[in-house]
Amino acid sequence: MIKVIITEDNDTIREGLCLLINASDGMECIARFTNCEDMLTALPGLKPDVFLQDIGLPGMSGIEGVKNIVQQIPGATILMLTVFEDEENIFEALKAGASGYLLKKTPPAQLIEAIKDAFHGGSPMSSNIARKVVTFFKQAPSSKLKESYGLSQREKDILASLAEGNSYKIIADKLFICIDTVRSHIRNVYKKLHVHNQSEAVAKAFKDGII
Amino acid sequence: MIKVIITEDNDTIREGLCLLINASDGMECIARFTNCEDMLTALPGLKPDVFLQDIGLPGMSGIEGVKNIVQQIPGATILMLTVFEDEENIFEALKAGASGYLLKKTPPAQLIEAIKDAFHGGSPMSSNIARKVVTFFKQAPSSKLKESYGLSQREKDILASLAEGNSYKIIADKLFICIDTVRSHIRNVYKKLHVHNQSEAVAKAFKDGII
DNA sequence: GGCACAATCGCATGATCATGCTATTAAAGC
DNA sequence: GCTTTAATAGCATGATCATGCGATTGTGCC
Repeated sequence: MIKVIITEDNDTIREGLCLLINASDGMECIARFTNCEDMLTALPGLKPDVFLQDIGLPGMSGIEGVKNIVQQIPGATILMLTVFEDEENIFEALKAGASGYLLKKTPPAQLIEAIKDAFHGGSPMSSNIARKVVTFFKQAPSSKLKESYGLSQREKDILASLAEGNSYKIIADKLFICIDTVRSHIRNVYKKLHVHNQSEAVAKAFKDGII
Repeated sequence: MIKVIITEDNDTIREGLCLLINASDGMECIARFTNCEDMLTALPGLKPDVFLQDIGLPGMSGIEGVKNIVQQIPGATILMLTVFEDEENIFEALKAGASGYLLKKTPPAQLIEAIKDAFHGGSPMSSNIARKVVTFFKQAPSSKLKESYGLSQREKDILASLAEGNSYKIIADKLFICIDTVRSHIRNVYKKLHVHNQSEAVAKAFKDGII
């Protein structure tokens, strides 16, 4: 039996969830609360497997609640069940330690599946939530929208080679060009990046995702 | 009709997928390839909605393939379909622009659902993949446990100053120490990081999050 | 054709760095 | 008390770099 705890202030939704869970095979709702404070004080006496956690609660927010839960029970399985679809809430909840993130409009059958999934180590997420999480990765490190300061491919190559610790001589040999050409390229890189030595150039290249 | 392109080197799997998709309502496999190179050259003539992309391919890897696809078609919907479950591959694929990530052991019915889901803006992921992605967020802020290679605070300061483009002389003045001391610290940094010049040290510092 | 620009090459010189070896002091650990 | 380590400092030298000035090619654009 998967033992579930619900924290949700809306009476209709809370009781509905409770009924749904108890009506499903293999799981039961062992407790339900209208706010985080009550849930946290009652927690030590309970041995829940999965938390269903609203975000918009009176008093302590659901996300704060998640932080407190993981403090008491590291590795707890927590499913956010909320109306909020904004990235702020999503990422905050996941950072706090939530395992999954479902929207309240999730159909009952799927919700039951999600609880089972989470209990077995999965991370159920509503479709559009998953897309937002994935999109986060695309933006973060691969932001090649940046100007690159107009560096040519050759200049980027040489800059990258520099970051690997190669000297002008080595770079020249690797690229089959003369050392003076390397010098010339790096000189241009410095101009474009507005720097005056290798370290600063490499640092800027990393910060701005050129390398 | 959702138009699907498959890139997969294993004949059995590729043809199986193709049959499965063509047997499903609302989608068809308009092309299939055994490697990325062929796929990319044929791409301009096709108007696919969803890519099914293997990772372990001969020649260009599937992840490199993804990067090339998004260059040609920004916003393309790409589903990774692979045996790799390691975080390296998962995150690289998502960073490159994949919309979803499925394991090859995914049952056919679920695969079809995933294609539809992706087409409609979702990000289908196998359960354990989703968990790994979610876990990434938990670690993210507390990932300051990184080795740092045993650099002392002073050494980190000097390394950071170096990355700002300061010369030994400037660093010495800023920290109110002698230039030979700066030299000495940097010498130790080089030893600890196993590098032999500023650029490599700065690059490593960025890669490993020391700075 | 003319213009801009990337990529190539050359030379010279003062500035800066990498590295070897040594040494002192204070704090931390056993 | 002894050992280790971080932080400080010194010296010397060959290697490497930063920068100024100049030059030739090929490509793409108007």
